[in-house]
Amino acid sequence: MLSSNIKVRFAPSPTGYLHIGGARTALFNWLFARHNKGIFLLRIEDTDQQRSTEEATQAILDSMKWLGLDWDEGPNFQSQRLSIYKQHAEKLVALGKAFYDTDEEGRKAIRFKMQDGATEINDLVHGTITFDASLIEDFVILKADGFPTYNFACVVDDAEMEITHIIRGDDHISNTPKQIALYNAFGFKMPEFAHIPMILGEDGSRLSKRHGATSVTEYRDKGYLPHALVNFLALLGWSPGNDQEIISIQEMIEKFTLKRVNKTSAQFNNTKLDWMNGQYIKNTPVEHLTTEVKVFFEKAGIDLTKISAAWLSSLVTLYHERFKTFQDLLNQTRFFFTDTIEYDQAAVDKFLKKEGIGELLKEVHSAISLIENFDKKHLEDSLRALTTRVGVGFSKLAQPMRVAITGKSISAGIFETMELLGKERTLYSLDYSTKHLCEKSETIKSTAL
RNA sequence: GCCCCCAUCGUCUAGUGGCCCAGGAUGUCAGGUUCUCAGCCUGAAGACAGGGGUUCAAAUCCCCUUGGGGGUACCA
Repeated sequence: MLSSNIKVRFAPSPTGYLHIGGARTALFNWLFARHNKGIFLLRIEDTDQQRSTEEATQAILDSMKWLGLDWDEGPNFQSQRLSIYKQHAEKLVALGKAFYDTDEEGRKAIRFKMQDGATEINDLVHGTITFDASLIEDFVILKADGFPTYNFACVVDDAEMEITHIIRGDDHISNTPKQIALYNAFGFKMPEFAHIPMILGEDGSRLSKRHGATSVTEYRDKGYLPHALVNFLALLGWSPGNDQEIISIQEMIEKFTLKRVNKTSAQFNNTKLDWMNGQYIKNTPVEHLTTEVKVFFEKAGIDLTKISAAWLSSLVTLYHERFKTFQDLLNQTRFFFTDTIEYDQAAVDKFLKKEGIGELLKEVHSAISLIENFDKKHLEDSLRALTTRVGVGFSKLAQPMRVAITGKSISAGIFETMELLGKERTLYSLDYSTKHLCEKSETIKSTAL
């Protein structure tokens, strides 16, 4: 399978969940590896003893798996390679390229001696970037606790693990001259660098918790499809070169090149993600969706023990083009699963508290209680006939019925909804509404009498 | 402060000197379909940050300004 010697890595630090910026970096590395039939390595950079946690590591692995970003090597943990870094740091000291340094607090660390001069980065997406090395201070490579610093561990590992292309966020551009200096000090083979643009929050500032959902797991829990998220993320900073928006993973792999990665940071846009997720849902077969819905609903506490697979499948079919996420579907269909309907007050006021509505709903009740086969067709025949008989437009009947039965003024087709709800529940809701919600008409009627 | 990166519709982007009085998507608005909403279909509005150059010709090249982002840690 491996026909190239290309090797890349994704190296997150386990100080929090995998956020979408990190996921996008992982994705580009993965895509690059798959496109070139190279190796994708996962390395956990847990050198910050204070902030690294095992839960974070697990969350990162789970997120990667969920997204389908499988790795060929690793995960490697830097915390398990301490002696390697120590050896390398001491080697640099022996070479006179690093030195022991004690700060005011008495902590003894090893610092790297920066050489003056110009450092050039030949970046695959930015082109040549030049730094003045004299502006960079001698930096710590081995901390007093024996742990390496990021810039040092990164270089030692990338060299030892034979990483050929370093694809990472462009917030690392300013680290690169330090790392290049380290590569040169060791005489390591220089890898290629590709700094990809960052993903910003919807207000254009750096992504943080105040932007709402920023972690991959949150999107999973809100009922997004992993492929939709991947597709959306891929288009943030990369494009296939044509007008295509919906791209399969296979096609992404075929078309992915660093050449088509742009330099400008991108603002995350939930609205477009929602649209894209909706597209993926529409393109996913009902059977598959039903399986996912079942899992999602159960996790959300919906009791499906008395619900048949066929019924759930019908529900998904009815809502197939109407929901954007599983959470969205749950919000829209909750009334199917509860004994007491939550009535939207505005909808009740607008459609039920009007003169004659109570009477009308009673007519509906008696008309459909006669129906033997309680399905869409019979319901429609019966109710269309009713409106003709009473002499009102169908929409004048549909809205009050909708509110009475679903609690809201918005729903899927009313006949299909009634059919799925079943005769008993439909009649009950109608009855309940006429008795408790259509007060105004009742009041008017009683005063008239 | 200093260093570095970036700059096309609100947002994601196409565009690598003439094919662009700038194309697509999303969102918005209008119309159509319709039992509501969504969906779908049709249409509209909407951008080359500003200023200088270079060139017969610039969104595309150069410079300056402005704006945004990143770095400047014994965080990664």
